[in-house]
Amino acid sequence: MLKAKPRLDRDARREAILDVAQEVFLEEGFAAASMSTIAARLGGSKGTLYNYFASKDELFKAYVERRCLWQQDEVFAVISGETPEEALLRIARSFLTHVLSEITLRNFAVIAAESERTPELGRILYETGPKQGAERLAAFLAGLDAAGALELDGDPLGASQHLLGLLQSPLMKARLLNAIPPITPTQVDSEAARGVRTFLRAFGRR
Amino acid sequence: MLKAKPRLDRDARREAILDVAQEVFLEEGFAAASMSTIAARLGGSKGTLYNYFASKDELFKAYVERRCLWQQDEVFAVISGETPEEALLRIARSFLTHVLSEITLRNFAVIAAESERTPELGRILYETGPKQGAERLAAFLAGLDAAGALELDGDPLGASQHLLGLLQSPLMKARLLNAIPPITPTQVDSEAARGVRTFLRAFGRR
DNA sequence: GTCTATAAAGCGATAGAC
DNA sequence: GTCTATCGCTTTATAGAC
Repeated sequence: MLKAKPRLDRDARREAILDVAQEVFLEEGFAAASMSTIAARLGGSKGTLYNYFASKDELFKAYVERRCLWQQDEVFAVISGETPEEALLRIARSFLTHVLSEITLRNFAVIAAESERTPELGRILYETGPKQGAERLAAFLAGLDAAGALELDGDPLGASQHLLGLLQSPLMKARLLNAIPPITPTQVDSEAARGVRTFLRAFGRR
Repeated sequence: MLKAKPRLDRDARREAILDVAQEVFLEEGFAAASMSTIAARLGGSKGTLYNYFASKDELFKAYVERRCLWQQDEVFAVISGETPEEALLRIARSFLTHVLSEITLRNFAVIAAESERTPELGRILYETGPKQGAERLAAFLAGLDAAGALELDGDPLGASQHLLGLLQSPLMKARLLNAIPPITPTQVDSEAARGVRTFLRAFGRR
């Protein structure tokens, strides 16, 4: 018997640790979260934690990377036969639902706060999140432009960024500062419609 | 001699403490900042600190309130005889310069992170910052609408929120996450022009 | 590989001399 | 009012039993 418990599932254990770490980081932020809290909620001990991650920093990095992988394909799911306005409305609602969800907002705030100390974390989140989202939306808008439904004047990325700005404008900051209660689906619908309407006034074919 | 050193300048000392506290809070965030660090950089002692502010929380609140007072009248300075587009461009540049400055961004990130624990802080910042700004801009836009320069369809606040969203869209998140270098005046001009152009396409008189 | 126990350092806050 | 010294507590990180 060389190894009594060889390793039932080291990867699963690692995932479980990241699940708990995500909870605690989102609840308390990076600085306030303690390895003791994470270990206690895990049911394990701090020794175990340090076995999987060399330090609190390494644990935090691993958590950010995993979240970025997750949210990559949440917004742009499938695009079937719809009118341009219907498609824009559906994407707008899906985007707002995701971006104003409590977990996404909290994640953003925590990483923004920590990105001063560790810019790498912020870069990872920005490039796999907002940046990629704007580029994918730009590609979709370019298609509508080519089909004659929009007038983008040759700058689909600019129009994409402006649509995203219109959608987030009043609610994003308010929610990031916890100045208003969580967003309801009704509010999402209303803001999506409002944003798309202004977008079409600016970029729709006259 | 009832009071030997009656009080040379208690208020000035309080201001000096808040100056140092602002530095440390912006550099390290709320949780990581320590009263010892603040006292040391002040040149005084922790005892002095606790003489002026009952707790770390009270010190933080006082700092937030002071910052909110400061930035109230920075953006909407004076509005003289300009064309509507010139006025919008000037306000847009002034707004972007303020909102994308390193100190404003860092302040926003720190308070957003802390507002989960203490929503009152976030509420104070939101209501005296973005909310008031949108309302003042709405009042200005309503004037342009009444003068026949814009077509706001009876919702000046909605148009104001959308203009602010257009201006901040691509750069705000990137800077909050420290994913791009500090904004240059050239970038501010370019984004302001881009945002105002889209805004006028949507709300300008046809 | 996982646990208990503990070391070493730092925290917010207080007490008391001056 | 301001300082020095220190209390009580919590933190990260490690050592050693199993």
